[in-house]
Amino acid sequence: MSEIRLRFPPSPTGYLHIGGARTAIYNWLYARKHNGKLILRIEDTDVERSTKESIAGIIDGLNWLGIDWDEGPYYQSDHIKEHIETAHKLVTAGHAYKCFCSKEELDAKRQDAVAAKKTYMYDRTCLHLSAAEIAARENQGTPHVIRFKVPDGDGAVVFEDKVYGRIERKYRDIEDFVILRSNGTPLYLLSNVVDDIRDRITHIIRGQDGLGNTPRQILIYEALAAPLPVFAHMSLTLDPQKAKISKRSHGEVVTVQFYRENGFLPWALINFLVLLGWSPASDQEIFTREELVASFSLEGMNKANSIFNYQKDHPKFITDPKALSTNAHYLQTMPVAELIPLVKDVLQGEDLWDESYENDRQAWFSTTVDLIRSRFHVLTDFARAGRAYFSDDYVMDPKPVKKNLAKHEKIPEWLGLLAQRYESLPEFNKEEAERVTRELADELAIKPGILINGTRTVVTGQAAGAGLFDVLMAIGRDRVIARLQKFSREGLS
RNA sequence: GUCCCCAUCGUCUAGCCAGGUCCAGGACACCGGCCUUUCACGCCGGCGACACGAGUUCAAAUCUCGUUGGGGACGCCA
Repeated sequence: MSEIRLRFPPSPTGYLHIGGARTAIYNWLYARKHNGKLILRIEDTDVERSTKESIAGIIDGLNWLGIDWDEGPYYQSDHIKEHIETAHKLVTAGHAYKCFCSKEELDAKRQDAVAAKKTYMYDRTCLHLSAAEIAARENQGTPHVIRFKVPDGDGAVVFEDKVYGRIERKYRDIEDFVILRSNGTPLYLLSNVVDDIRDRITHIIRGQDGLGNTPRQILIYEALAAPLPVFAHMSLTLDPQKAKISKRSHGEVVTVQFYRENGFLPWALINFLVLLGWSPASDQEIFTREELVASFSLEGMNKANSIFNYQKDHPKFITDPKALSTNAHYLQTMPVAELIPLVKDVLQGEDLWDESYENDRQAWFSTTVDLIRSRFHVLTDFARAGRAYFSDDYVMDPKPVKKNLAKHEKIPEWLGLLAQRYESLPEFNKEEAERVTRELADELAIKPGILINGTRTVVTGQAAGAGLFDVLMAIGRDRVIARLQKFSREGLS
């Protein structure tokens, strides 16, 4: 039997939009699940925007996400000739006609209609032109477009959308749309269909905003006597105000690149996006790749639009909280061995990487990453909140300073004493460190928590962290003592 | 203005097609509590929704109609 073939057809914009990524994910999952092929086709007919760089941006995004394709990238611009020929063929076959109405004339008619609150639709002036009239105008050099001739009568285009069910659109509600510009170049509606036919696309999964195009495109398929693909339109993802999410109004958060730069794991982003408008027949929310491919089905697509819950300038959430939470889940539970290369990237980016982490200090590095990750949400936390583990050049967060240090006047002195105790320990291990810490607190008649939290603040700069004595082992005796002594000398100056 | 689509907690959603087991389940967020040297995790608990109105039915979140609300499409953009 014929194979299942899907496509992802982005237009080059320089970045991959999360809505586009979501579309790509569904097409990809469907192809993988049904042993089909995914074709990447760049719709680059808008030459202005289609630079090498803007195409690379899209491909980078897909690569980072791990969405792979089987054919392509193909370029729509390579087939313009075919699109044009098809338009002429449609004219010859009587499915389309030349229209000599000027843009100005049509704009005027449209404006009149709008002003009169009437529906505007092309009035078919040129449909009724005789062969002689057409020839005359062509001889005069009057420019013309080619319009598709929508069938007459009471009929309708009817199709079964895999998500929305039966969709019907009456012929009389469809305008004779332009398929070829007066400069001879083809329009999207035509090019897209011609490409899909040539690429033998069997399933089209696209945004619900394409639903309005579908009846017109089906008309083209029919006029070309080409087999119809299966259509599945997916709900849109909107912002909390129910507006389309766009880079222009929301900024970088709508780009896949943003998530890479902000320490997301690609799979976590996919996991989050796939659940926006789709759900399995269970309560499962975390999936391996295999599980997702296995459970994906168009049946689970939600017809209602979903909302990308992003609040601009939120103090705590840089993006949808659920996306963050999904990412934190993976970050905290994935095998450390898989996490380490990702942490390496982040540390290298901040100049915090040391070759020894891969050699003699490998075990230490692994233990430390595992120790500190339980408080982290994104990879970049390793270079920020986790900075003190990899560098002596870190700053103390004002909050714990206020809470754990500033409140106690004598704490520089106390921590100095603590450093001495650590120094004189025959062996610096968790148990011994804890024992002498509590012993000192006892002697000073203060709560151990004061010493413990003070030490954490000085040594890591952070309010949150793992159990202090694990922290001390990770940072190491020498660095702990040095940091405590420095604080003892300099205080909060 | 015309056409198309949609409607369950703040958000993502299950349930709807094959009406009763749903005074509606899960997740995120939020709020309490437990644990604890901090924070987080974890655990326990709380808050919180079937848009509205009719109809069908013994019975409606589920079926029908209407209202309202929302989204999308109506380009010589893609």
